[in-house]
Amino acid sequence: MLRERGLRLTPQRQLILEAVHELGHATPETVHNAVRERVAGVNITTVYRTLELLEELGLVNHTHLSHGSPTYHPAGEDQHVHLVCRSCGSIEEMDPAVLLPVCDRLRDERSFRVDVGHVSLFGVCGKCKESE
Amino acid sequence: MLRERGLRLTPQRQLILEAVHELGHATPETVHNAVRERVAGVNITTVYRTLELLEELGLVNHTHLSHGSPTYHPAGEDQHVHLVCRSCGSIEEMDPAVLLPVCDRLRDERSFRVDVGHVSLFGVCGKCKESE
DNA sequence: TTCCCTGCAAAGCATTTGCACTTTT
DNA sequence: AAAAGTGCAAATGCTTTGCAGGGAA
Repeated sequence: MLRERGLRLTPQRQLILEAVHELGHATPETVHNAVRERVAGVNITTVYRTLELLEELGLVNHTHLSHGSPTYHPAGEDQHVHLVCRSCGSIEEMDPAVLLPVCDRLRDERSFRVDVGHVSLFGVCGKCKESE
Repeated sequence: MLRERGLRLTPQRQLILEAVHELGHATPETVHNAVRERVAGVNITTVYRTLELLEELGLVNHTHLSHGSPTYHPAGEDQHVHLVCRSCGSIEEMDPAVLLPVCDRLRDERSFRVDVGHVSLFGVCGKCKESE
């Protein structure tokens, strides 16, 4: 996959991709920490560059959960919508199929193609609702 | 509204709130520019502080559209979902009613209350799709 | 040799904080 | 006088860029 484009499979890239898979939801910083637990000396710059590359290659996707840092997750198979609790910060996942009717409608009526693997819905989760 | 909390209605606050209403979708920077067209010398720091305050008071809300800057919009009346084109960056608005079935389902099945006025869907708009 | 990658340091932005000064009550 | 608000400059935090060295094709 990398080879086809004349790119190289380096230890760093491998580790970073693995980290994204392990973490499920990973910010650049999270990835950096995870990688450093295994090998010393991997630079945060490389993490940023690699995540960008992996996204170009379609191996990971990213979403913006709340404020600041983008969150990366493995692409493909397990696409999901994120439910982000703005009270406790927890992230649940959801089958994107639930959104299909909406997406179809947007495509037909507004010619807008929703990137379903990239959706985050903000709100309050059950636990936090109780304790309010 | 401000008075009740011992707070003051200053020209800056007034101008900033007006700017948010005029702009519809406003980043701190956009607000700053808009305000400066009218009066010189309003500091960006004040814009940040005021937007935060206005949000606490429930007069504005903010969403995260794509990368970086939060986008503020007037609270209440015209709640809407944002359709963000990741190709050209355009922002369309949509009636949140389209999402109601999904929200109801999430509430019933996962006890998650979606904040409908805070939703952004990313994807590609009609124009960009054509020119791809 | 050429091209790709990485690390390091520096630069860039957006946002926040500390502090002194001004304004309102 | 006390409390609140503002501006300015500095600090912070995250991300990007430029560049030199190292390694694979």
